[in-house]
Amino acid sequence: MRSYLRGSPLALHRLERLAAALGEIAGSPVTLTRPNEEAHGDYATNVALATVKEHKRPPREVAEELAARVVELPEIARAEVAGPGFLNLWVTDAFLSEGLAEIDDAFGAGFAETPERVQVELVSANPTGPLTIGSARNGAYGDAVARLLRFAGHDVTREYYFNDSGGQMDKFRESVEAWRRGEEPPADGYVGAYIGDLAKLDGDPVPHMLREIEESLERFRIPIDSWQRQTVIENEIADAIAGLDTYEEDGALWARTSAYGDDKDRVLVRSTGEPTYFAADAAYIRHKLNGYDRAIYVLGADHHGYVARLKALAAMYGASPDRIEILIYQLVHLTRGGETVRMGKRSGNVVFLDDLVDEVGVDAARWYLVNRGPDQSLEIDLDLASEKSAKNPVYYVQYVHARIGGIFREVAEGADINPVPAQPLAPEERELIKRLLEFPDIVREAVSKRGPQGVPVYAIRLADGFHRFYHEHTVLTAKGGDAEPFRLALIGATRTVIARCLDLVGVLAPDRM
RNA sequence: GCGCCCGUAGCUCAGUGGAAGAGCGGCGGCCUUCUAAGCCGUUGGUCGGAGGUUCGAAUCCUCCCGGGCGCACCA
Repeated sequence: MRSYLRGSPLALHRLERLAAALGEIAGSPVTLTRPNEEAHGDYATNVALATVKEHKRPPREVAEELAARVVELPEIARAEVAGPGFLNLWVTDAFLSEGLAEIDDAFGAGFAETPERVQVELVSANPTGPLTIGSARNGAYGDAVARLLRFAGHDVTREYYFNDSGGQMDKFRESVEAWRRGEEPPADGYVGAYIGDLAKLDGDPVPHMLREIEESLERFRIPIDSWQRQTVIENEIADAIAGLDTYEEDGALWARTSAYGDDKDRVLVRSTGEPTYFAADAAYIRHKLNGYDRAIYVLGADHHGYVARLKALAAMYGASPDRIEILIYQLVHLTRGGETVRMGKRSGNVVFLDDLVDEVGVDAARWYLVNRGPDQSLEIDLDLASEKSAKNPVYYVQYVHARIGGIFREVAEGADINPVPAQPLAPEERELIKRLLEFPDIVREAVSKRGPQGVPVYAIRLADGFHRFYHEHTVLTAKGGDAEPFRLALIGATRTVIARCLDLVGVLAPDRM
């Protein structure tokens, strides 16, 4: 079910205004849905069923009464009652034309009721090696959420947090040093060809590794706005601990997180006097709360145990738990010819993000990674990866953009473009416009659920609508007669919405294919 | 044992209170046309199982079965 009644009353688009007008008549908010079956109208509402308790009358009777009244609206061509009390509606060509006329680059944008400064922390893999496929999903998902939030009107910063000190980084540096001396890597050290590559460069390998990571992310179209070093955060640990609810026991300093929703208390300072990683978490969350209205973590399912303790930290600092969001995505499983492949950076048995991009390309990879919900685990068969890429629906969607680009290359400068049709709309034209008008609600739902998968799913349906229209009708005058100005407006709007869908998931919109 | 996530078409998955869907695969058609990376037809489901709430459940609640991931004074 889709609600067309929420959002800023100042920027209601055509469909929302229709729902509002229907709501006036019904006396309660009206939600419109797009029925799958043609026989159920252009739009349908269950308002008579939803209000059955208030009316204390049979829903069909209420629906019949509404049907008689809503046909008075200029937008409504026909209204029918169906099933237990659904109200099916057919809209006029004029209504669809008005909706089409409203589509521009800002269509569906800027609906955030209170724009916020939002930090999305994503990837944050330690620079002990190149990014792996595991980070690919984190990046594709987190970046899509960031793009959606920005489109909604928020001020979004993508932050990458990395460890630049500590045991793991020491081991990494020692592994490179050992290679330079021609020795075996230390126990539990890092191996792999990339260690040898780093050994050829001078000085600390960490900055080199970071630059390589940044290049991989840029290639994957994830722009990082802020790089946060752990050593900077660690300097704030003492202040951070001072603001927490703590106690000493067994020579260690504990945070009383169990009083704030966590299932147990957590050690901040070990009996050895060393702060734990959790102490850095506390300092970092404090840092985030000071700088942003909302801080979003993007974490793999293997970190879901962190949710309660991070929220507990925020609560101890007196912040609303809503200001901290932890988005969990299920892990990526690798297979090769059906066999599970275990990945480990230390074992050298890894598939890098760059390998995936080399194999299938950025567009196919990002589409594949974001096309399913974050709660759904995901399998990548390395043997089938390139084959799957050729069959990736992303090309079906991009092809819409390329076809429209081809038409506009043939259009003369200053050609007449008019969203008002010169003749009654063809079925394919009506279907395409209705699909376009759904877009704002698709985005709104994707944002509120923090689930970008609705965008690619919608884009495929929109592409369906376009390809059918394209197949059935000719746009340009030589073959299309006086329909050209309207059809140019229609495909122009389609190009705008398709390009937006692709942009929101970090995929290019090509003019030629 | 406890916690989180998942179970929908042959395969990969959308859909989270309103009238069961897509892609791929299978089968059969359509290029003298602004791009056939396209279009059309067809094949395909006890929505893991059992109860419950509701006018209405794939969707919410309880239990069971199956799978993934977690339960550190590691990072």
